[in-house]
Amino acid sequence: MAEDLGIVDGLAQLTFLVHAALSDVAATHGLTIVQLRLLGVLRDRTPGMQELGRHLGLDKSSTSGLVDRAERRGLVARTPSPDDGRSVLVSLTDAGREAAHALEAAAGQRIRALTTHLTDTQRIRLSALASAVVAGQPL
Amino acid sequence: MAEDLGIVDGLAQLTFLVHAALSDVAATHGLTIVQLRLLGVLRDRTPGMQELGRHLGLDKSSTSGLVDRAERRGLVARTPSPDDGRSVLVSLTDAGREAAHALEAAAGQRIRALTTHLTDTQRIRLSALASAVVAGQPL
DNA sequence: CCAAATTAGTTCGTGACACGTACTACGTCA
DNA sequence: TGACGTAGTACGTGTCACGAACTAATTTGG
Repeated sequence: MAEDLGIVDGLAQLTFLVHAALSDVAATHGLTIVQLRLLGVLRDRTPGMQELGRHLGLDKSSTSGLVDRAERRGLVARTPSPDDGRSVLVSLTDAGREAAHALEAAAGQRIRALTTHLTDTQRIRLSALASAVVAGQPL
Repeated sequence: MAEDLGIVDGLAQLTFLVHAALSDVAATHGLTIVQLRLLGVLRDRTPGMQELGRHLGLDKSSTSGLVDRAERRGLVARTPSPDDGRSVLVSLTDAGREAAHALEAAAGQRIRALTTHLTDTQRIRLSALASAVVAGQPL
C-alpha cells in the first residue's frame, strides 16, 4: 500500500507527472506543450485572439506571439473576422488538424501508460473525479 | 451529473487547472512555478546539481541556470561538496525555507479550493488515486 | 604512478514563452 | 463627428530549456 501524499502533494505531483508526459509527447512531434494546448483548444472552436487567450489563461499579447509561432509552423491560420474589422479568427489548418489528431493519440497512450498499474475500477474512478473537479470550476 | 471527459482529457484538464493554480500561487510570491518546484524538492534534500536535475526532469545546464536565478534571489545556496571537489550541494537558505513554507500553505489553500465541491469521501479517494499513480512510476 | 577516460558543473548561443506598455485601427455612442 | 472603448500587434525584459563546447576534479588501466 503506497503512502498517501495528501491531497496537495498528491495532486501537485500527479500534475507534474502528467505535465511532463504531455511535454514529452509534444516534443516528440517538434512542438511545445503550449502549442499542444493551442491545438487542443482549436479542435472545436474558431475563436478570436481575446477568447483564445481566455481559454489558455494568457494575456492577449502572449496569445498574439503564440499564434505567430504556430502560424509560422503552418499549424493555424488567421482570418479577418467578417463581423468585426478589428478582430481575427484563429483556426486550424489541415496540417494543424493532422498534428492535433496525432498528438491526441500519442497523449492518450502516454496518459494511459501512467495509469497501467491501476485497476480498471480505479482508472474509472480517477477519470470521474478528475472530470468532477474540472466541471466544478467557475466558467 | 457532470460529463465524464475520459481519462485522457480529464487528467489533462485537471493537470492544467492545478498547474495554473500553482503558477498563480508562485506569481503571488514573485516566483515562478519552477522556482516553486525547486523549493519543494529542496525541502528535504541537499542534492548536487545532477541529482537535482533528475528530480526536476531537467538537463544539467538548465538546472545550473535555475539555481543561478534562485541564488540571485537569496533562496538557495551552493556549497562545495566535502566528498567530491567537482560537486556542489544545493540547499535552502533561511529565506528559501521561509518562502517554501509560505508557498506550501498558499498552495494548499488553492488546491483545496479546487476541490471544495467534492465530498470528503471523493477528496480522500482522489488523493489516494493520485498518490497511487505517483507511487506507481518507475524511480 | 601517471596518462586517458569519465564525471560534475558552467558558459554560451538559440528559441519558446509570458508579461506590461505603448501603439494602430476599427467600432460605438452620444 | 469626435471622444471613448475594444481587438490586436510590436517591443523590451526576464524566465526557462536545450545542446555543444569548455574547465576542473576524479577514476581507471596499464
